[in-house]
Amino acid sequence: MPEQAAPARRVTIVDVARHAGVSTTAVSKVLRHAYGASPQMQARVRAAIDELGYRPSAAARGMRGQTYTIGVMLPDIRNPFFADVLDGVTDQLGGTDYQMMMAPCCNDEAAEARVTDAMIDHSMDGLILIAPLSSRTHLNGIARTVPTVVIGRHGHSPRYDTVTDDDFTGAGLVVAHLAGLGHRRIAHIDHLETDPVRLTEMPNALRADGYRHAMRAHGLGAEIDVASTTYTQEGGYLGARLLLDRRRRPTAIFAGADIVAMGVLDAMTEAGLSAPGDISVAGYDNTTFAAFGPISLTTVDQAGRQIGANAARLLLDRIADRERPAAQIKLSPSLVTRRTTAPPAD
Amino acid sequence: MPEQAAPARRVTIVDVARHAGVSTTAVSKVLRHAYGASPQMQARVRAAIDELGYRPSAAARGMRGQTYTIGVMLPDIRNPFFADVLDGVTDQLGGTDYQMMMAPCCNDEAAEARVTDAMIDHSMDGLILIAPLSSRTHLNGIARTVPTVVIGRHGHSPRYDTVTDDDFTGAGLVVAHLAGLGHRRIAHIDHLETDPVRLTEMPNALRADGYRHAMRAHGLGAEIDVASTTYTQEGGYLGARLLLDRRRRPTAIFAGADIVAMGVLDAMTEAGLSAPGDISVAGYDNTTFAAFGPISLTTVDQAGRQIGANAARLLLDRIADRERPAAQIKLSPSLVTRRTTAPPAD
DNA sequence: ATGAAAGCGCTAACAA
DNA sequence: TTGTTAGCGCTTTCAT
Repeated sequence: MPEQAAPARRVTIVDVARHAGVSTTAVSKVLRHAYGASPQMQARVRAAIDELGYRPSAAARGMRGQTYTIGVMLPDIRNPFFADVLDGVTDQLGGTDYQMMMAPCCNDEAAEARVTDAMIDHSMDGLILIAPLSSRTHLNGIARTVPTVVIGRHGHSPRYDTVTDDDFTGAGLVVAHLAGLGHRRIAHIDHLETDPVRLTEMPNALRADGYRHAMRAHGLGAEIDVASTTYTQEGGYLGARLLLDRRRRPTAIFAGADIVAMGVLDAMTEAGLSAPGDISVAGYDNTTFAAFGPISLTTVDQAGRQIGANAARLLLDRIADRERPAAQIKLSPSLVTRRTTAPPAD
Repeated sequence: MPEQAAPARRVTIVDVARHAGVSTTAVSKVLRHAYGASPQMQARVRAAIDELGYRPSAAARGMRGQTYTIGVMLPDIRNPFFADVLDGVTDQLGGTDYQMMMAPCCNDEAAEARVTDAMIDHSMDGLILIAPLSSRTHLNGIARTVPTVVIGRHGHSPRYDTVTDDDFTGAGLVVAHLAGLGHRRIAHIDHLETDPVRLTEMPNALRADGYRHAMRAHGLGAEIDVASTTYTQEGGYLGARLLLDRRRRPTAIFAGADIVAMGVLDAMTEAGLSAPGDISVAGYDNTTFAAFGPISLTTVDQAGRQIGANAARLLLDRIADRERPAAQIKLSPSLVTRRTTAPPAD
């Protein structure tokens, strides 16, 4: 008797077929809920599957048909907003045969391509890409290969569906709120963007545009002040440092994302300042920590969970019908007023 | 001419072989860095691969050999500690041919099994499981099927490697710190655990044990007070509500995880209390937000990044040699003192 | 060092 | 409705 039991051979569709006394085709049909299996057949096959504890190999299925797996690419696992999106995807996938796999990413086109390539190489049935950086051409190439839904990126493509928040309007809500409180020197921290296409499509660019547009609309065009860093806590910290060093300090800072606002509050604490006493601070995303008592951040709710659920629904639709025309879903943001914003002191 | 270009057939190993004028076996050898390909052969094959833009299908590879993919199961994507662990895994995988895929999980054995099953079904080469709930038997079963490294779970198995933090000692550091400041009524919020095996293996249980042991060691056995909820922000909030309602309120609260401490601070803010003025608060994990200025949480650093890097290294070792004896790596935690702890007011 | 051929577990096309 | 058969794209013997 061997010291260590050999890793028992995996149960295959052949084992199930033999055990049930039917063909492998029959088993396959039952697995795929496909047409052409009588109720009796289905019952026998299901019984055999249960008795043997059979699970189909996704690798083998991927070579001919579907893997019943979708891939989700996240730009930054530290940004809690994406957890909300994932919850929405999970909700929508519940009750289907689909599994989800994720890969964290980067701020880098090459790394992004590595992630999407890996998902395609694994024969995933569909991809959800959250705020991808890649060129339109590259995204179209991905979408030609595999059903794809892009979250957060404006600009239509006939190849892939999109789900976005109306970032332009959302930024306007923040400016209107701050201007309404009496602020004039309202600064913005955004995620540095130079690519001309991304300047028209990425959420960060649209928020910055919305900020500028709203500032002008409120007669504050001369006060426009943008610090460009990144949508990370570190970026917020660095951006705030820049803004705090201005000869005329802003009285309010609109951070392009809640995680950025965290960095702003960090820098302010370090400088002995507080919000809203010294400077009002607003974020974007309404992540869980924005509601967190000691922070209580004014922010824009963009309903991450709904975004994720919509994306998953569109993806399943597209997997079912690849020729369906591309859809664009744009959700409306709303302002959530909390304790980090107040009228200016001076 | 077709309106919509057909999704171009994927380049296969046969195309590469034909283009290079060699056999598919030769191409396969080059792909796998296997023995038996002359330098000239390697050069020709690589050139063909580049010219054709070939990438092997992980699905097809999985049917015979390896997929060069490892799966990481996360218990909770909202807990930022796990981002540190993932960074460590990513570090270690850089420069290898291995890709990482993740799946978020749950607080539920059935869902956990679904995730590990999916990873096995995808023929992943190895699994990293972070603080899994499953029974020893089940974990051993997984490890018999695929190389596995378990993070955070104490208790040895001959089948899988483990990487843990010395949670028992870490909890003791917190109690010693608080007792040293003069606190006597030091309460703890833990993650409710009833399973007898998990009570000896899970990080949360060991932290609670370490807390109790240290309390007794400091002559505070009579003051032991544990609120059992979950390791989430919500759990911290609920736990704090329980503790704040005690007839004799604690003067210090040791939350079993930083994310729990967030909930505690939330509840305190709601009750008009602050830390450390009214109650001292400590966490565990030293996540990025613990260093965050407005919070500045005293906590225990368990070096998540190193945990992840060690786990990935052990996993690659085990993939290379499945018969190697199982290893256990235990890292030592250290206390990070910040502004949420101070001597008691009374 | 190189290549021919078998086969991994499934699904799809086809026949019965 | 059911079963037979031929691959999918790789890796792995096993010849040469």
